[in-house]
Amino acid sequence: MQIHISPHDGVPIYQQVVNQIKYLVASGRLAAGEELPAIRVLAEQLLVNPNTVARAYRELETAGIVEKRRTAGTYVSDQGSPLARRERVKILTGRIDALLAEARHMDVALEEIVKLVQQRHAAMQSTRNEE
Amino acid sequence: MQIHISPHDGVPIYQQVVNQIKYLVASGRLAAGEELPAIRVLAEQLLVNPNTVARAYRELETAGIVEKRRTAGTYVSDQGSPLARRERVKILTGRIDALLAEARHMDVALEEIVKLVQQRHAAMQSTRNEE
DNA sequence: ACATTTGTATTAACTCAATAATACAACTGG
DNA sequence: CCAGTTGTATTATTGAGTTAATACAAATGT
Repeated sequence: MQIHISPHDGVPIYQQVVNQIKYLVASGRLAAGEELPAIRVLAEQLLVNPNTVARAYRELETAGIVEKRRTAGTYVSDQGSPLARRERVKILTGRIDALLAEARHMDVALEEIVKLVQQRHAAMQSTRNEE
Repeated sequence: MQIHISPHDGVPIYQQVVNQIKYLVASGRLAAGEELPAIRVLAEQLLVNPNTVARAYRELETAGIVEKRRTAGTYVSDQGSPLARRERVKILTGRIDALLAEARHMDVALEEIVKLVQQRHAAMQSTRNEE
């Protein structure tokens, strides 16, 4: 599994792992039911402590992305499951709340936010370069 | 000026000050041109070190909310100015980009994001309790 | 003029999240 | 059955960010 980390990128290593695995799953490069590398294996590959990978896997499990089978390994869970989806929406809702609170502080109207969302989405569609 | 802080609320004191002053300005309770309390005065009122307030004021200046006149005090800047507004929109645009990137990772459609934004905004309108 | 008030700068202490070191517990599967 | 592999738990270290202590610089305004 191709995962690359930047140890001093400001964003925590465990978070980088979470993000990349989320992406691999969302893009279908990691299919439902597929087994992830063992914690120690990925830790050795990334040159980090197993605990760091363990934390990433724990968060992924909480988010409903993977399932851990105690001593049998970690597997990509069924993404279409309502639980997984509900969890995703919950996370996004939190982000949106923060965004709206900030917009209100800045005295920017809801309509404008909606407009910006659509505008930015369109921009991302065309320039498929950076992540 | 009514500012209240919760020293152990997780969110840094200087950030709390920034947020509250932003809110006071956005809501018009601090008018453009009005003078803010001197750094030391507010620091004493809040029982914190002057540096903490100084940092808050510095961030507010960077955000275009206030202007500092070296030895003459700190004043609310003209919020209606296109520059200040452009800056605000720029910040929000960054937030939105991050949100959309995350939504894409999570395989949640744009339409749903727009729906959530409106939904959450409505929710915030009704329950006027928490910030 | 110059005492006072303004914001600024530097350094140190503290706090907390992230990571590592190490040891543990439990199931698999030959 | 038991050696090897899985995830787990506990504690220590590190490092970045926040706050404080203290001293500085500059302009006001009477």
